[in-house]
Amino acid sequence: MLPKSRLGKRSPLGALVCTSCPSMESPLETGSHGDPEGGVGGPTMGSPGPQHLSRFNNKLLPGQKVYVLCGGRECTGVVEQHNHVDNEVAVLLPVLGQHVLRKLEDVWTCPTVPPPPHQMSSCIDVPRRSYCSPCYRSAESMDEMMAALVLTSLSCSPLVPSPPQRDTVTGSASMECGGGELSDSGSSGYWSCDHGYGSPAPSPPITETEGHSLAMPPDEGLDMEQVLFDEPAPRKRRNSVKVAYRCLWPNCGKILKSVVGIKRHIRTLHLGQVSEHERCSCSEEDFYYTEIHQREPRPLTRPLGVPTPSTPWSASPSSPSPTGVGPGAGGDSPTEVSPQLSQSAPSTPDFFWQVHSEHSYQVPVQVEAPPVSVSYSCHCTTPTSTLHPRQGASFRVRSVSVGEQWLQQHSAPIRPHPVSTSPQRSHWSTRRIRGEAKKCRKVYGIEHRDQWCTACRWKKACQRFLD
DNA sequence: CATGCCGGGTA
DNA sequence: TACCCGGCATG
Repeated sequence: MLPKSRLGKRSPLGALVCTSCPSMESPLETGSHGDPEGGVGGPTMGSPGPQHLSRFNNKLLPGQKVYVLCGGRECTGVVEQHNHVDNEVAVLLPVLGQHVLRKLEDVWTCPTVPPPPHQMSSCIDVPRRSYCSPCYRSAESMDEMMAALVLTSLSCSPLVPSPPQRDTVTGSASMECGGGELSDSGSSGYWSCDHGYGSPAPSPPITETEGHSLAMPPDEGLDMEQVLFDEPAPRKRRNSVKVAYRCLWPNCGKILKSVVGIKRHIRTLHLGQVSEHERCSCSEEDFYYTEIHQREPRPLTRPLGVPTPSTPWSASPSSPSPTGVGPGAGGDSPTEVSPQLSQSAPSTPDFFWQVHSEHSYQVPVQVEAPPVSVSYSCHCTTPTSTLHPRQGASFRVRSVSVGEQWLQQHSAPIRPHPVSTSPQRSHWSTRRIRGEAKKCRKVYGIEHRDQWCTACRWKKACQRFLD
């Protein structure tokens, strides 16, 4: 999997190569290869290269992707019409929004590159979905690619006809691809999307990368690596964090403990119907699962101020969660995950602790104690400046109920799960501070228990003498 | 130890 | 839902 055969002179971004894709091994492609990524050395090279159109055939099909010189630079275009009489080609330049007319000899099918005195490689292995340079595409895939190009260039919409859940990801990713990038690179937005990573390492299949670009912050190199090398590399993990992987396929959500397992699951159950040809993208399964983290259970009595989710599964956006697993997610709740990953305020640790410490009955100087039900639900977002250690210490920690576990796990400090939404704060068990007011027991005495309020009789919070 | 009260059980 | 109680935290 390591880039043994990586081409030396390609731009780092352009190293989106993978040597294991069999469909890429085309002995035909000994001509110069393009630089579809629009990397460092790419498209600004001037004159039509050796991939002159007429070398391949003398007929251009409408919709075919071609390259022409426009304003001194090479631009990607789509054939609109090929006039065989005049040998002229009407080319639409989606990037520039222009229609140009070019002689056939001024149109070529591959982006120009530094004219290679020797062929650097006979094959660039790129996952099929990545739509490599047209030089490597068979005729039938050309149409697909052209359609994708047009779509991308014109509307910044996803290139690949894909399952719904991927649409959201790729679609958004495409939105990140500015038109400028497209025009500069002389290639589809697909390739441009990877710029953000700028990693000299071999890039993963595009689909994966795009998933990551959404589900995780761009600087998550570790996660990238893991996907890149397709192995559950022992990553630095915080103490007591287990890792599992959740399937992001719609209506699935299966959780497996190993990458291999989840990949197998995705491959067999979800990608199974995809033809072998289609699955050429070496590890497409990576796109459909997200990483989730489980914290080891800890002692119930924990230091104050240290929120301890009991059994949180938080989606890691590292994998395409997503958002991400989330997520993916996705996020991840990565995430999840989900990933799309909702990272709204209530999921953040800060909020977590605000909620914990701001029940009114814990902050006597702030407001008078409302009825219990109100105090649980209405003061969660009221910031308090009167909080001091004494109050913090007054927060009593009890055994954690199921509801609390749920809540805590969804507001886990690490990588909020994408599906975490509006927790039921009424479940937050904050044993109220013993009030200063006299209670029924004290007022009436134990011998007049019948005069107590019912709550007192039931050993509940007194309802008659509220604090 | 008395008190307050949460969580849970029972009818 | 009403009632009861074990158990825990606090003072």
